Parts: sequence; C-alpha cells; structure tokens
Amino acid sequence: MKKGEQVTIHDIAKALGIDSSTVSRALNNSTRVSKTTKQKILDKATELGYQRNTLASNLRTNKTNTIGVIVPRISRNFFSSVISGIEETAQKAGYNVIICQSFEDFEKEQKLMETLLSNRVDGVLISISMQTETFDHLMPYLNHGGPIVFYDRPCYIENCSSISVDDYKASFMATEHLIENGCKNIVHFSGPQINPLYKNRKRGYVDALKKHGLNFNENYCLESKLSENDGIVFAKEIIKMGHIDGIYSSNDTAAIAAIQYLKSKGVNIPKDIAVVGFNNDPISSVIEPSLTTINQPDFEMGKTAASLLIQQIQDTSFKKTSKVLDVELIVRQSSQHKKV
Amino acid sequence: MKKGEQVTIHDIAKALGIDSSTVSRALNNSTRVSKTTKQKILDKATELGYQRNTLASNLRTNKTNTIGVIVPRISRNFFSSVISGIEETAQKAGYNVIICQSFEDFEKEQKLMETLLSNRVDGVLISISMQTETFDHLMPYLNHGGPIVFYDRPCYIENCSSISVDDYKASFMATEHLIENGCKNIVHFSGPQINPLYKNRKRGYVDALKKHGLNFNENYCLESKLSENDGIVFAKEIIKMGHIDGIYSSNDTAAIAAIQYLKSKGVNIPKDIAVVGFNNDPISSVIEPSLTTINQPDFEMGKTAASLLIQQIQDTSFKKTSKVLDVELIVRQSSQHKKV
DNA sequence: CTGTTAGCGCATTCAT
DNA sequence: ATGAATGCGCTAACAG
Repeated sequence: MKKGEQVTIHDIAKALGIDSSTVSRALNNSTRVSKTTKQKILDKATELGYQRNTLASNLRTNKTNTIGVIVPRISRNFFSSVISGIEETAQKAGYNVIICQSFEDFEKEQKLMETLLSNRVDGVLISISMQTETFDHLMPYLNHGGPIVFYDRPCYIENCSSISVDDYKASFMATEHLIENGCKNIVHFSGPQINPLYKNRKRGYVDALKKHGLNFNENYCLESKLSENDGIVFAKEIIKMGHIDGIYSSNDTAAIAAIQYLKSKGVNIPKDIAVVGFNNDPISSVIEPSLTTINQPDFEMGKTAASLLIQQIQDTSFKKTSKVLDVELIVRQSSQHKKV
Repeated sequence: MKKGEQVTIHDIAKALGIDSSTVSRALNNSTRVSKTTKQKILDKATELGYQRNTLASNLRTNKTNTIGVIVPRISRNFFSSVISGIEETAQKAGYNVIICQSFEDFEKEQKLMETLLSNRVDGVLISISMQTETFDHLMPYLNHGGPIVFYDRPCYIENCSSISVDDYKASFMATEHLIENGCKNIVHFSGPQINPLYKNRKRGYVDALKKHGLNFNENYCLESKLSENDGIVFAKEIIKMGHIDGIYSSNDTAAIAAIQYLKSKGVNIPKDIAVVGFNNDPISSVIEPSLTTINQPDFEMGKTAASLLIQQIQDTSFKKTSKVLDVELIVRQSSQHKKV
C-alpha cells in the first residue's frame, strides 16, 4: 500500500476550502452538515478516489465493527454452513466477519485469540477445538470486555452465551429409531468422552436402550479420536462381533468409512445393518441414499450465534443466554429390516 | 471492548519510570535496548496484561501484515484446501489471513474489495466469481498500490500475477483416457463458456477427440450453469441419446448427481459408461470408488499463490508472474470396458 | 542505549 | 452549520 496515493479527509477539505472535521461529519452522514456541503464533499470524495481508512477510524472510536469467528475447520460442511449463517446475520447488522481456523489445535487456537484481541474485534464466536480443555486463553479477551459466544461446542464460562444442538435428544431419537425398526444390537460410534458433546450423545444412546429394555453393552460403544481410519477399524470390529444389526454414529467420517468397508464385504445397508448418523456432510447421503440422518440446523445456528453476540456487543447489560436448538430426524427410506 | 481496561505502552513506561518509545522498541524486539530493560519491560507487560493494539500500530506503519482472500465459497473442498495452503504459507511469513466469501456474487465481491481496501490489507488473493466480467472494482485497490494475485481463475490484468492449473491439459488427458479405454461417444459436462476456464477445458476435450480421429458433436457438450440440478438433466439426456459410453465432467456437482441418477436407472459405472471428473471434492471418490479423477494441486496452489503475493508485497519491483500448475490423472481402477 | 518530538487518519468536544 | 483543537496507541527520526 503505497503512501503517496492515500487520499485523506484533509485532502478533500483542502480542495474545498473547508475543515476536515466537516468532511468527517459528512462522510459519516451526520445531520449537522448542510445538504449542499455534504453533497460537495461526497462528490469531491469520489472525484479524488477517497477511501476511508478504517484503521484510523477504528483506533479513534475504539471499535472495529468486526466479529472474529474461530472454527475448527472450514472444510467440514457443518461449519461452513454455520459460517454462512453468521455472515448473513453479521452483514445485516453492519459487521464484518473474520474467519480463522484452529484445525482442532489448541495452540493455534490460543494464537488466534491473541490475534483477534490485538485486532480489537468487537466480539468472538468460537467453537473450541477438540484439544481444548482449559480456557485461560480466553480470559485476556474477556477481561478486555470483549464478549464471546460459543457455538456448537458449548462451554460453561461465566457471562458467555452458548448455542448448540440438543445432542442428547438427537442421540435418543436416532437410537430409538433403530430400535423401532427392529434393531436389537446397536453399536454407537462415539467420540472423546472428555468432551461434553460426546458424553451427551452417549447418554442419549444409553437411555434409549434402557427405555426399550435393551441391555447396554459397554463394548458396543466404539470410541473414536476422530481420525480417518477409525471407521475401518470399527467396521472390522462389527464384523467380528457378528450379530450387530444397527449403528448409531455420532461421527460422520467414521460412519462413511465404515459403511464403505461393510458394503465392500457384502453387507447390505440397511437390510443387514441399519445406520443412523449426522448428515450435515452431504457425503453421508450420497454414499447411501437410504441413510436415515440427523439433521442439525447449521445455518440457523450461525444466525443465532451471531445475533446473540451482536446483542451482547451493543448492549453491555445483556445477560448470558444459552440456547439449544432442536434437531430433526430425516428418514429417507424405511430402515426396517425386522430380522426377527 | 471497554476502554478503561486498555493497557498501553505508556502504562508500562510509567510503571517503570522510562519512556514509552523504549517500551515500544523492547516490544518490537529492537536491538537498540538493553537486555535488562527489555526483560523488565516484558515482565511488566505480562504483569499488567498488556495486549498490543494492532490498529494503532498498523495505522502508524501503514501496513497491516494481513492478506485478504476472496473465495467463491469455502464449502467447496477445492477452495478450502487452497485456503489451507494459503494460511500455511502466510503464517510462516508472518501474515494474517482474512477469508471472505463472494458466494459467486459480483456485487458481494465488489463490497468485499472495498472492505479489504479500507482495511488496508497488504495484498489480496482472489478467485473471481463466476458472475464477474469486468474488473473495475479491482482498480481502486490496485491504484492504492495494493498487489492482487489471482488463483484458480486467472485474469489477465496488467501487473497482476495469477496461478492456475493447466485446464487444457487436464481435459485433454481425461478425454484421452476415456478414448484409450474404448469409449467412442464421450459427453462433456461443461460450464459457462464466457469463462476462460471452461473454454480451455472444452478445447482440451475437442482436441483429444480430434487427435484420435473421433468426431466432435456439439450436442455432446452439455453446458451447465453450475446449478445443482444440472446433473440429473444431463443424465436424462444421456439416457435419451442411448449410445453414450463415456463422460468427461469438468463439473463435480453435476457429475455426482448424474452418476447417482444413472446408477439408480441400472447403468453400470464404469462398465456401461466410464466417467472422469475432478476429484477435489471427496464425494466423487466416495460415491464411486472406481472413478478415475483429475487431481488438482489445491493445497499447492494456495501455497504458491500466497508466496507470490508476499513476494510482491515485500518487493515492489517484483514483476508479474503467471504460473500454471500441472494436474495429475488418478486412475483408481481400470475404466476399461471395451465394448467393441 | 534511551528520551524527545512528531505525527499516522480520523472523530469528537467545545467553541463560534 | 462549521472550525479549532485534541488525542486514540503506536512508531520513527533525531538527538544525545
């Protein structure tokens, strides 16, 4: 950005023989400038190719009209939809959005929080990384008075709102759906149990089994560290067990890999083994059109999160809120296989 | 961001009885400050919870150490990989990255360019929207001396570097592959021909046919506007034509939909109809593991683009460069069906 | 090595 | 309705 080329409000002022403060007012649409001068200023501004220096403006006003979004990975369809929602709401309210990926890495997340703070974003939306277990890295930002709203992966921190889906209910519905379609031996693809999200999902699974008088077998809960290969490992395990007739997966990636592997071994989905998983990734429905899926309101979540954050930015007396969005079970095709 | 809470270099200076300029130097790791005072300053800074105000710093130095990235949609796997590449290279060079989505919308793209300019980003990486046909919206930024590098969708504008893949060659290879595997009637899923990218791909397709003595039939070139439903429409068309035995698709989304539809109608892929398409979207390989795909160096492209841009930022005498990356044909399984 | 001085571009209080 | 004056937080030239 070369320096000589910068047109400032002073240049406009000088060219018009008026003061820069008047120019500033005109550019900010103040009522305290006469219509005629305002028009002259606007004209001159475009004539000279003036472009506001947001940096200076932000420094002066101590706000940036920008919200920072920390997301584990934008490549996950669920998250990119959430971001779309965030952007829509933010834009309507006149806020810019800075998107940052943590890649599920705690250190990266720490650095990002620092950057966002030093860039003085007006608020932060964050879905914490899977590695994140402590929250000290959020404190500097919070102490500076910046609001944080958690989305998808809730955190129970003082004064921070959060927005998530009802994981327990989703799991319960999914498991119950399998049971109602005749499954008796249902495996659960789970995730790290340190994470409340996966804990809740497991609870939902267990409770649904209970409700229908099925035994909970700890071996049926296959815990993944969210790596790519888990699906194959799980699929092999299932084949070894022999009598599995249902899978409830709270892990897209693993489910996809597992289904592919099972199919390649001649297992018929859903006749032999019915599967219910989350479907915010379009892959899941593509790979197996019959798949029953749990639909998370991703776009909605983004909009809600942004709107909550913006409220809090604009009204400092805003009280913490926690919203839980409902999920929906999408049954594309009957999963009935009633082996019995 | 509350104001009272801001700790500035002056606070540190006052607490230590020294001048703020020394503090500034220490914080910027200048050599012109003694080790001992530097340490004292650093200690005091953390003690007081000092956080640099990047805004002020940027205003003063007239640079932001930030590069803006305009991307059509982050949800497309190709682009999110490119972004990962950009982020990696940028971070290593000490630059922050601002990601903005144009959603293939020209007006949105215009607004984003304005925002990036007024935020004084040091450089811009852009993959222009499919709607974009004029480039006036880039001029203000260029006139301010900001460098722009085009990625994936090249634009021939003075002084702007661009980086893309060899679309012509990719198409040629893909089509030839089909021919060599016995296809005689090959359809091409194409995109808007105003766009050089799709033009080049079509050329490659046509030339490969020519080389192998096959007639080019204009009806075999199915032009898509990149909407979701095109794939189904195309598939129906193919079935109607009756004798198609090969598809070269330069349009992921359409290809996936078409394959699914064809399969549902009992067409065997690749025995009846062989398909070659781009695979940066993992869906394509998931839906049909036998698919031969064109692999675009997405991550690489991001790294190259960022590195080009950063060079140009740091060395104003840097001359425009246009790089064309090579593609790779990945044959997962023989597509031979030699109907003949 | 450290202090002094002077702004970066803009917005705002206080005059007029 | 407009101008004058001040400073946001930081860096950099200059001086010592």
